[in-house]
Amino acid sequence: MVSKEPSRESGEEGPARTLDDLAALSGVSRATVSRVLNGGTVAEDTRRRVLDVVTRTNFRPNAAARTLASGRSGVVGVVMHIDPHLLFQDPYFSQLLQGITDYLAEQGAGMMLWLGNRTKEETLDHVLGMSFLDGVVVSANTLDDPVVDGLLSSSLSTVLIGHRRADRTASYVDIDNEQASDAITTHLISIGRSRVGHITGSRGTVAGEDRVIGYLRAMRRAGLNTDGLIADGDFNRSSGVAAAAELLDRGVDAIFCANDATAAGALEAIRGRGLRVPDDVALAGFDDLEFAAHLDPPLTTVRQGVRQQGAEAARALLQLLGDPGRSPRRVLLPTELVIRQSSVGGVPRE
Amino acid sequence: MVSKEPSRESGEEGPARTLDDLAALSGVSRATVSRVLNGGTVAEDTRRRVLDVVTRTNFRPNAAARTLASGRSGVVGVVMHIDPHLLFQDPYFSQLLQGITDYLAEQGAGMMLWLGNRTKEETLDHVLGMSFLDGVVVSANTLDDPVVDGLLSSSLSTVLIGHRRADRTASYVDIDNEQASDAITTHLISIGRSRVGHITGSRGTVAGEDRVIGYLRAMRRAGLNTDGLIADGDFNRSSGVAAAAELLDRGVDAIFCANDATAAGALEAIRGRGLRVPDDVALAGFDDLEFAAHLDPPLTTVRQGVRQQGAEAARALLQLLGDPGRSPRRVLLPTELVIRQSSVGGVPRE
DNA sequence: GCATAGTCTGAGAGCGCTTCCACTCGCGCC
DNA sequence: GGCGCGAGTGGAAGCGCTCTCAGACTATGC
Repeated sequence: MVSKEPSRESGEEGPARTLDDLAALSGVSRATVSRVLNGGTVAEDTRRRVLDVVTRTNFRPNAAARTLASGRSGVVGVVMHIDPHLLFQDPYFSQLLQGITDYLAEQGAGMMLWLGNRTKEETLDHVLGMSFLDGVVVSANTLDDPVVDGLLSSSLSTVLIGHRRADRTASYVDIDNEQASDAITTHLISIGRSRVGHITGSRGTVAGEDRVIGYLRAMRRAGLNTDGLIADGDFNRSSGVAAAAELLDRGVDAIFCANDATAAGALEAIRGRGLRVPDDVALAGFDDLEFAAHLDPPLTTVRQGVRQQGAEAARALLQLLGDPGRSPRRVLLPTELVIRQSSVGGVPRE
Repeated sequence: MVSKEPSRESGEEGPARTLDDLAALSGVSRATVSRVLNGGTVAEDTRRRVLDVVTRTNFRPNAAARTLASGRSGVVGVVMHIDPHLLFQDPYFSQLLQGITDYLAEQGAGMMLWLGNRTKEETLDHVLGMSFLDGVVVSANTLDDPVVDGLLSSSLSTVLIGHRRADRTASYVDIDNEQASDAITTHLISIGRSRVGHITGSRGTVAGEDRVIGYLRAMRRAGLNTDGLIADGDFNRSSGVAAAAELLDRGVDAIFCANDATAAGALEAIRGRGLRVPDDVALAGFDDLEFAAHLDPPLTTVRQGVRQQGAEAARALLQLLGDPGRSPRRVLLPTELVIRQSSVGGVPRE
């Protein structure tokens, strides 16, 4: 917004800072220039003449003026209301962010970012204060996150990530954590394990709770007892070590961990007792992060396309904005059970 | 920018979407309302009356209009023109981003983000297309990054991170890589090592090259030969394994690695040959990432406050914007030599 | 009592763009 | 030959705010 020097690249002529400049330079009215820039109907030679001036002068329309006049900015907000420690520890969020930014950049949309877990008031204030935003993508890891509620009840078009809702008017992109957890638990049962333990993710998080539910559903359906077979973790490796120790004391023959990091910790604990994976204890994780395939033995897990989730969320938001009806977008992305030697030792199926 | 419903919290009365609404509601002129909102001189009771209406109606000024009229948006751009793989692999960038976002949020500034290494044209187009940006913080890892050049020669106020420049008009925040590398190399020499090898970072990156220079300077000053003692790495652990093998073949008694990840790889290689650290080979890294202290033995390294670098860059930009003279900000942040057992085995000094 | 200074306020001119409306053509039609 | 029509264009009214300017009014000094 500050002029240091006129501009350097491209053979220029006049300043051409406004549509009026362009209009004067190309001998048409401002309205016509605007039409050329926005794809209105303009005679072909007029269009060419104007575009020529546009490129020669290296013209860039004023985004604020455009936004003010049109009511659209082409900028969306991305809010990750998440413990900063998790934010960068867990590749999940990085990949999510990457998926979102890539898609938005590809579509020529801008994005503003809010990271971290400030208070609800602060965050909402900042986001809603940027009144020009066309919409917003939100990722929050806890159930009943107040920022999610705040945004949903604001006038801003909102798409949730990983935060599926009963609320019929909310748009979201998510995976079916319950179903996937059910599937991987069922897999462990199908290979003959009956004392399948579960190390949970952080309690109170959407993914954490849903995975517990899926696990319980599978166990119940198989008629297996789950008493004492659930140990709380927090999605971190170290919690996997501790929780696994607990479960091993109770004599499990398989452990399903809420994510891969926890599983890595559990693996360490199992090894520490001189037990073998999968012979003594079968092991499974969730996420299929890069390292999962390189553990020894390679980890059975659930693959979810995190990057894709980000991209889908961005896409859903853009669709929502383009749809005058604003009918909610609700996307449930598929997951894939990846069976490796940590559950079926002899039979590498990767 | 879309109205789904009027608004829900706070006891409202009229819509109050514009300053004129507020003016009508509080019986003053629009100019006065603007003064109240922007801290002009207003009689105390008038101010209170207006503010009362503002809060009652939950008014939010239109950012686009404000930007158009004032020429300032309160939004800065953050461009990380970096290989996406590095971007999230290396905690450096995550922490940098965190430092920037925290500071900006604290100051009430908004930020737009561009990640990844698209082409120069694409990136510049996107960034400069957001013509309302007040300024931009750029982090690029390669020397002569064209995006850096493009932004510097644009009319946008720009602060560089980790990309110190001869260019006397550029603002930047950086650490003194040369000095720090010199210091840690000198440390290795001071504990009696004379065949000190160096595993470089990615060649062509600013940090990589500067660290080589610092290493060479220290060796030269000590009158030590460096022939064959430099092996190229790429900042990744695996390159550390390979490069260390090479150096060990040439009989080094110490290795200074361009970062901690590489050092972890080197440690693995040294161990693989049955050699001891630091008795046979002393080892040093750079960055002091969390894991460095937990290696066995704990790693001697250089601590740099990455988060702080991000915050300082954001702060420098905001200062730059507030300074009518626009005199460049040039900040060189201190580093700290952290000596642990990988170099001085018997004498833990941590 | 009047000039002077100081405090507070309102009118109004933009900021640079989009978009509605009306107008001018050239064309084919009855 | 007059009419309707669609394509192309220009005029002009905003979008909601900031900020200069001048005016109104009060307080002060001589």
